[in-house]
Amino acid sequence: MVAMKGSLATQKEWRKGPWIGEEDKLLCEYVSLHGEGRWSSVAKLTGLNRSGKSCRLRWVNYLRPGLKKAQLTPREEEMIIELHAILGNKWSTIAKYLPGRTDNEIKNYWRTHSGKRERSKHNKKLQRPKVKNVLKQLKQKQQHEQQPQEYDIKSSMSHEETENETKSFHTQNNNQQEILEMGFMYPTTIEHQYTVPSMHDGFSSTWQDTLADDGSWFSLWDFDEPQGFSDYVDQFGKCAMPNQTSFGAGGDYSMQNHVKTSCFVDTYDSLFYGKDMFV
DNA sequence: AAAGCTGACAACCGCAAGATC
DNA sequence: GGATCTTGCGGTTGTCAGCTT
Repeated sequence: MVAMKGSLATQKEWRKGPWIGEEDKLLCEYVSLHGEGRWSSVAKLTGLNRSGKSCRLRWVNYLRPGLKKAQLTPREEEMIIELHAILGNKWSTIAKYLPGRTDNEIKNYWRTHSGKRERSKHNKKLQRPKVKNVLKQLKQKQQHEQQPQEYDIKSSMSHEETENETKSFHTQNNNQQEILEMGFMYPTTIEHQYTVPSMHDGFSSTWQDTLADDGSWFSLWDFDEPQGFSDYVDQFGKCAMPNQTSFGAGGDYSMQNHVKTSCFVDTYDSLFYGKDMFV
């Protein structure tokens, strides 16, 4: 109950600072009895001298069941970097992709490590692996695994369409977030998408190096090179199936409206496991 | 041993959006 | 329809432990 606005006389002085065991206990009891929500009632019903806001924060970030207390795994760290490149500082959205992790935790991680990454980026810039090499390996792998029912998106589009879309790609960065959000709407769960091994045989070193490079897959694809991009379209198209509205980490293609949106890290995964999921 | 630095984590603050009165 | 309340989010700050100088 935050007191009536503007009235200092009635303003309640909430306790601040670190929580003690007894407070945690009271809060847990409250949630077990009343469920999450109605945080402003906590103080009234439990005697806990904490604001609703503080209670919610404590519960969400520390007491809630299912939270992972362990350090972030390398894969989780990768995901944070990947997702941040798409979503920016949308910590709560990023957290949705990492079960058991909180937005606060992710935010803290990012802040702590962003400086490191910047330095690393600067130091390694000249060692960046070339997109073409990555794509070459990908092509080889796909040729090896090619299946008869594969459907080639690119061949279903006119040359002009492809050309235009390639040109317009650079103006479509805003779509990345939409696409990622779209991912929730389609049958592939983000968990599947991210738990599918991204380090495939013969590919892992390239991929990891690229990711470690600067944490951004945009550099990986090197969109300044039109050829690199059309290679990508080739590769990605071959993984797609007709009648599939979207796929991948939020999908890079919409089969219905032929809008190419973006190429991002998870596309890599899609290229490999797309077949398993849709064929 | 002490001071300074750094990383990790917890918590607070202001703001905005949605819900309720 | 407007005022107020509640909730959630992102930015920021404070604290502490471990490491370095």
